Amino acid sequence: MELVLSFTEENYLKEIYHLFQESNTPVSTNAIAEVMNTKAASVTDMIKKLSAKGVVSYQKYHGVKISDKGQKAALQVIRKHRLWEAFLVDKLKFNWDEVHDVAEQLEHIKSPLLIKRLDEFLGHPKYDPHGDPIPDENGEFKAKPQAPLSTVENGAEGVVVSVKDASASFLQYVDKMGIYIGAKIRVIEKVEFDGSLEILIDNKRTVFISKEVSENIWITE
Amino acid sequence: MELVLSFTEENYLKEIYHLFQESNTPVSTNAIAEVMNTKAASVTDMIKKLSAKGVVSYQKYHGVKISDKGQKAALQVIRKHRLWEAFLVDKLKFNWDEVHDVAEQLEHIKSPLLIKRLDEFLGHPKYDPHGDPIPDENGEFKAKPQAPLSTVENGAEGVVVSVKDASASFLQYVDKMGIYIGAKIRVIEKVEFDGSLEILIDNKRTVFISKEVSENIWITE
DNA sequence: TTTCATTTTTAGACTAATCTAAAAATAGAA
DNA sequence: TTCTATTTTTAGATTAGTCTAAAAATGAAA
Repeated sequence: MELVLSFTEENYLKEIYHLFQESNTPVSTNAIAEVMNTKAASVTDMIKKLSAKGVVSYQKYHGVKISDKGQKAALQVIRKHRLWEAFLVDKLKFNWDEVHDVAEQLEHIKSPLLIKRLDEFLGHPKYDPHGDPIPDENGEFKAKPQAPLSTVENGAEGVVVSVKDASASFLQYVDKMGIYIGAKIRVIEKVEFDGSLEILIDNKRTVFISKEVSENIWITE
Repeated sequence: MELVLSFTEENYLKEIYHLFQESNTPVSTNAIAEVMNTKAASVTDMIKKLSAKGVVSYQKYHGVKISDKGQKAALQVIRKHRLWEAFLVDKLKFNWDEVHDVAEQLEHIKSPLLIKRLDEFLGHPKYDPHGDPIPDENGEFKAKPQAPLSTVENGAEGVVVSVKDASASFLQYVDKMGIYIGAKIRVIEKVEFDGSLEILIDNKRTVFISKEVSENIWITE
């Protein structure tokens, strides 16, 4: 019996995977509802379907855990998403703030040959345009050791490795500040009161960023 | 009010466009049901929806005609389908018999920027791998003057311009015969009884093909 | 350990796309 | 012009995914 997931099921599974990665504890119905932009009642229904397909395990009232089978499936969707993002930026000259919505559609195209050839065509890229690792055909990947700017100490220095918010508004703001994957950053001052930061970019420009922004920019440790 | 079509509506509209092109008379419910691999009752329901959106005009019991608005929409779907086919063959090294099913999925991706950039990336191709013309952003295209092998006369000669069946089994057979877009063909003999043909390919090889095959191979006039 | 705000699930309904079976309309033959 | 085979439409169900409102379970505070 081969696993076949609908477009919608794939989207749920992908988000459950991400949420489970973050906490490593069962994911709550409400948490899923929020990221999926839907209602808790809808999530409960979908969880039952995913559970029946064996991609998550589910205890009523106690949240869901993703199964090994589910992880494998989720990682293949994530692989496709990130490969398409790489294609859009490297080959079609998209800006990194333009790729997410299109990749959300492209990731559901079903064709193993397509993904194999796309990967070859791109030269087996290891990271997507936001710095996130691209899982291989077996779901394996390695992320660069990294930490959010919000957690590093005064005077700390590093290179931007990835950005964790894929929204156009965030990425355009990041662009305007002169921040990009590979930029060198030094934390000049961390304001205790609100967690905002003063940072030096590429030894050239000093800017202030909010705590929220600093949580979404990750640098080498 | 902007026209938004579902995945399914786009597929119906595309097929109605093709059927209407062939005959230039109203398209019957059964004809649509056959190409869509569905039942007449389902077609009736869908026709009502398409009619409400103004992409077809519909007279109960007398078939549908596609409207100007519908033609434009259908041609954009066809443009996307053929651009993706060109991409798969030219860039990802697909064989021409491997592209159809994948292009059927890719043609529904919604992103004007993606299609613009893909077109540029491919160098604004005018024809897809099967020899069919690719409509431009305004839906305009020009097919090469052509006729099916089944209608040309004994002794006639021409170059293969397009093939009209996109199935893998047909295209693999065509490959094996040594026929391809651009091949030079001379009709040696046409059998009156069953319409089968003896043809000479590239002045090298003589083969026999059935009437059905000859209807799907089109050459210059 | 009882209470109660919060979370989760259930129940019932809606839309899109599909189906089967039955009814209605059409068109061609007698 | 009437009959009848064929086509088309309608009626009523089904499935996937969603919703609202109400019921049930949880767990933290008193």
